[in-house]
Amino acid sequence: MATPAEVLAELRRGADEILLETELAERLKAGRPLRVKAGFDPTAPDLHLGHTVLINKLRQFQEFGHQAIFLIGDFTALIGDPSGKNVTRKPLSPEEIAANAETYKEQIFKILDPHRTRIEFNSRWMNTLGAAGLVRLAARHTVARMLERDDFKKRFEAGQPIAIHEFLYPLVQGYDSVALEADVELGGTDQKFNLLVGRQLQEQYGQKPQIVLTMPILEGLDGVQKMSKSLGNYIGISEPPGEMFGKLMSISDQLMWRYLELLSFRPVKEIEKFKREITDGANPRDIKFRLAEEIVARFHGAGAAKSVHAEFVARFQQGALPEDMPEHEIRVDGSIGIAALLTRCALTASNSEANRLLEQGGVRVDGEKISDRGLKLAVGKSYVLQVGKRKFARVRLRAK
RNA sequence: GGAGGGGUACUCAAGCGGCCAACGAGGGCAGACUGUAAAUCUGCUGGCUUUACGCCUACGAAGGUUCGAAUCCUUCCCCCUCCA
Repeated sequence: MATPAEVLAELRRGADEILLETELAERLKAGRPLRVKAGFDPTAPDLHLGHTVLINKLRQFQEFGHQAIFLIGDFTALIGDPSGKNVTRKPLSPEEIAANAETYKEQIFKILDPHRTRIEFNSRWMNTLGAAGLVRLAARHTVARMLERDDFKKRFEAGQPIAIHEFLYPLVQGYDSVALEADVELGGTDQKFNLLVGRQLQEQYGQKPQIVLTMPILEGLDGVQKMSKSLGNYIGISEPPGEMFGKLMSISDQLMWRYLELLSFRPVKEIEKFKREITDGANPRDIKFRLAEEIVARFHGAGAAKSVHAEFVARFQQGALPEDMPEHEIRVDGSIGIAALLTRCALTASNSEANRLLEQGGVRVDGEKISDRGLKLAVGKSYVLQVGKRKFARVRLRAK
């Protein structure tokens, strides 16, 4: 339906760079389904929204009738990551890799169309390549070209060690493109060099060089650092719908536009319309609602998204209690101090923390703000405990 | 191999015999204001308890000196810089 020019415009959305865009335009015109490859590391199967930026782009290609190749770098992972210079990462067993691949499938098929996705493992061709093949592969590239890569160059100039096998990384990744005869490879901006090696190698092997499309690294919830699990600023795609919705609502207005660009499937035109609405005085929160609902629906279904939205409104705009909260039944002797109870219910990490929060007015029992740290709760009753805005628990006190 | 510098709480970073559970900044948490936004303001940011300026645990590890150590001494471990 869409003209090649329109397709190209949509593919360009969010992309950092397309090398070369003219080549992409040409291949799109040819009308043949393109093989679009993106590589993933089998060690981290717990995906978050940051990872989906690339997958979303794959999906876009799919929607335009192209073939997505989800490449799992199991061979590369066996060697271990060279940049982490402390402990050499222990190699994954074939069973672990298979298990991780399964987890990947479950997660990515919420975004990709399984019928138009090819899952590949690079061990398939790397294991048959052999040492001689690897040497022949290495002969196709030069040290000078390797040193063009910024981090290699810096380390070389600074006199820091570069292990030989680190040079093999880009080569293997590039060879993947040769083995797959990729038309396009997608990657994060940090992958640019490796992706370009693929182009060079393909030429060496007599193939048309792939088009390289780099996507930016998504910022985390803080809007500054990249989204990552270790920084704790992420939204995991397997998180419960309520969590996901809440986290999306908590991002800044500025970040919302970024997320719309990179995570939403809404056409660019619609996002432009949102911007106009804001200029005309609409509350950015309402745009954020649409974003949150779209994302939650993608991973949990439209029904879940609607109900979680409704609950959010009830809870934060009307002050209602959440529908489900952790329930505890605690056996005590006569009565229990409020601080100890909060800790027993895992709402606070320690009694000291509970006492601090009590002093600061961050604790409620049955909706009443509690400031008396000496408060005792008697056996036989049930209470709703709240710490801060979002931590709740229902507790029933039983006699010992 | 030689010379020197350093390891302090989530991170950075002061402290260099008692006033240190440890300045300050960032981060985080809570409160106010809001739209669970941003900005701003306030407080907190080791544990326990009879909430006391009480006790316990903590300044790379283990010992030692001292009434008293993050601070001094010894040994060990680990980082960094310069020279070879």
